[in-house]
Amino acid sequence: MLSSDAQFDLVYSRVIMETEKASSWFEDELVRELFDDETPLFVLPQENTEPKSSPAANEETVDRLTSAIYSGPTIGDIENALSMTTQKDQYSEDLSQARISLLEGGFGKLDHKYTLKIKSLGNGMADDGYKWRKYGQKSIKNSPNPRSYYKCTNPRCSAKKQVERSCEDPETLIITYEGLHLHFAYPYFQMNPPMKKQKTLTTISQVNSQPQETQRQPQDVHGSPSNFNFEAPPRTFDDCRLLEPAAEQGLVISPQGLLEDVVPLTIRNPSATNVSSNTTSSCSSYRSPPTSPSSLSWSPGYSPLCFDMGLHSI
DNA sequence: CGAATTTGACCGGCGC
DNA sequence: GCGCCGGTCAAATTCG
Repeated sequence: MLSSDAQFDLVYSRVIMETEKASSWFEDELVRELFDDETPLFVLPQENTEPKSSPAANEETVDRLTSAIYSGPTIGDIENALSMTTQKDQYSEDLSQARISLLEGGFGKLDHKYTLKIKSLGNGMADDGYKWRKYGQKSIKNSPNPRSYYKCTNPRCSAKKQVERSCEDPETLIITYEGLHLHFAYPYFQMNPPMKKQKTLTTISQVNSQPQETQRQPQDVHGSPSNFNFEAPPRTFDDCRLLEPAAEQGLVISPQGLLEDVVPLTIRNPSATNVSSNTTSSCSSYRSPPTSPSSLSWSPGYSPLCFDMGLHSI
């Protein structure tokens, strides 16, 4: 990994840290939700008109939660956080060159594409911690630069991204992310009758304590994702340590018998988010193979402002 | 030799 | 209906 990668990691980790502070209410609310076995956590944003058994008192909370989760942060949130970060950051000279722009008309529910503009800083490398497979490259009309197409190497993940070089500024890469890293949602897929958690998941389950027995209809993993999520690799040292054993084992079997490629380690201790631990690449699981449980997505446990957009090697 | 990438063919959506 | 264009597929090629 090149040094600039770590720098990019750093800036986006800082984005998260700053935005988390602004969303403490949400996080508190979310923690309560995560420990509440009755309140749905995964609710389809356009299909929640028929709450199955949620008490009316919870509906407002659920609405707020799902609204926040599915609407995501605004570009202003991100840019503000990035600005705050780069001003304070010792690497600001380089990091301030990174900028983000939203080109697709906001976080709409129909077309969930998000575009990231990055100064490539010469080496053209950046890394978002996920493994991508290039599946195509096309020359684009009115553009001198071809566009490359990447898919998440996890065969059950629909996440994709497109990378092209800006015609205005050859040093600027335009990365368009589309789709979900749905790994985190596997435990929620209604594949088999609910079962008790296995012991192999004990540690993780204690962290999550999410209502895996819920009978709720899950998101359609094969269909088009109804919301976008940016990828959120583990950022804290604690996260890494929790992930590491599973990564070393290579596999974790979910209660439904699915391989849990992603473990939604979503509840972070805010005090644990120190820069030195969450931005270095000392987290070995961070770079683990695509089938390892290392790839985290924007899971419901993350604050909607946790907009961790790492960069990826081009 | 397996994994990753390249690249031309193919497909579907959209505008005319 | 036709052609253009972006996105995807898959065989061939390259890489480690």
